[in-house]
Amino acid sequence: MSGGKETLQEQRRLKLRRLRERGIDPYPRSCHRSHTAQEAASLFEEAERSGSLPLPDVSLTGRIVARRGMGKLTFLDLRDSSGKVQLYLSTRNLSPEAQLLLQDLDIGDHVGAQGKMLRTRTGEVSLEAKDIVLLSKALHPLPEKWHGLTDTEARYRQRYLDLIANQEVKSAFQVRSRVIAAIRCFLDSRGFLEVETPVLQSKAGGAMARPFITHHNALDRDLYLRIATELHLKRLIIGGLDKVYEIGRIFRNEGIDSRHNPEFTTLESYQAYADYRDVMAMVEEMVAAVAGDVLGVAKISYNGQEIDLTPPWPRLALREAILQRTGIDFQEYRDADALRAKVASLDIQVDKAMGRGKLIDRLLSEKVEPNLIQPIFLLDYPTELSPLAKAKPQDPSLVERFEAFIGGMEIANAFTELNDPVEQRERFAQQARLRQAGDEEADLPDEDFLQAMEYGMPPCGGLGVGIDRLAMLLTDSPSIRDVILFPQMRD
RNA sequence: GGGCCGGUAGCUCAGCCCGGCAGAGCAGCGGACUUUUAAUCCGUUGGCCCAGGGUUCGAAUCCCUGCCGGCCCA
Repeated sequence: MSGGKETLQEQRRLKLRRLRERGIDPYPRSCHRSHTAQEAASLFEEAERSGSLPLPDVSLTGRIVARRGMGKLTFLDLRDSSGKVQLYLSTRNLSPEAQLLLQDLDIGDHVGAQGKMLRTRTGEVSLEAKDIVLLSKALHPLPEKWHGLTDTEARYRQRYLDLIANQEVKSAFQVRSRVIAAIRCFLDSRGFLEVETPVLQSKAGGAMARPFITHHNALDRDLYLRIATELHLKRLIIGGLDKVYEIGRIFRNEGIDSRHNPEFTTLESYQAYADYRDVMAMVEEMVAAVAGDVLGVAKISYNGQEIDLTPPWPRLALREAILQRTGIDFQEYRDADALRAKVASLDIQVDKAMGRGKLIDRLLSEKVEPNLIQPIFLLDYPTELSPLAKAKPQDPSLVERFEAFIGGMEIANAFTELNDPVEQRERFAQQARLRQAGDEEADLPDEDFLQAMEYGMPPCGGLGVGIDRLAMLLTDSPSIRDVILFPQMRD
């Protein structure tokens, strides 16, 4: 036996060698499983009720997560993706080879066991194993059984350990997966077509953000990772795909914090012959339907607050929302300088590169957004902030755009799409002027997209939804890292 | 970018204020135990105290710089 002076890893490598010397393959090619842990347990309980015991043998597989020795008995907790089942091993039932193997089994190893289900004296449904085989030897110990893995850095960098040690982590990612499935189901049932558009683009447009740059060797030119899917999806609307959507990763070259990861997932959808009011109705229905599908309820708890997602959600003009919270009516400040002074008087940091749109955006994100806990739509945004949205007929300084807020977060952004190619060209020119004035996030003109629009784009309602934030809401997660399996970390 | 907090055994954490042999629980190793389940009992191994510099007779502990992480602010 090993003397215990080696490191834990050395001890396990010694066991590995011993096993090999006895002709046991610690990583065998195949194994047999007849049931999951949960299936075996329910089968047994049903047979107990109906008096049809004993049942035939079952074969279970899983990872050893706990071990309790009791003289000639050994209890192992075996976990598979369905749950946990106890293995009851008695020297009485085991071959000498299996007894020898048992001595070299560690917490973390994968094993297969075969035998009859029974209930122990203390009432635990267990597998009384006649045979046990090693399926995979673990060379590192698992995190501690009681406290689990709490070190946040290790949890993100070694997510597999987080998933093994902290069972609730898995359920958050299951919710995330079901949220996406429920969105697909909702949109598919409404006749939307799911599509995929390029991630690598020669120009990163469609949003106000800085892109990542990469290089294509064969073409010898720089390419950009997309910052939005918008411009390609609208090309498809022009092409006659009347209802399209894409759920996909986008990339923005910005800071990392509890609400931002440089790569994240959005849903964008476009519907011909719809406007932003149609989209608004769809969003509230979709979010409520997704919550219903995934959680079974329309009322959720986020960050200690009860939130009711039941439609309809209130609609409030952005102008009114900002007026209520700050006393500033931005429509009374027609030039940026006057508004800048007013905004600065609220202890909000401003700089000279900020145009009127950016200043209004600051008011929104600083003073309004954090207070929007219950679902609400804010409507009618400054044109300057929305170069791809159609202007309001009565007031060209505003566009038909809304954002949906829940739990103090922006969840969705949508507008009646601008489909006038002449005006679109002018809007890009306006963005170029903002960029020249120092706004590095101003949208970039896209000549190819303009040409597409010149072929005639139908009236259209477009939508963007932050999937990660929706997942945060529905899992009551305070950080985006809790709903992204491998969040970006420094090297 | 700024402020605050953290980094000590495989894991969870003490020790740091007030400098003086590196600690506990779990895991591991050896032993006892034929129905345990955070099993129990006896014994026991295990450390780049994040890194580098400084102060000091002496630094995990005090000072400086850096790295990594978290929270808050911008």
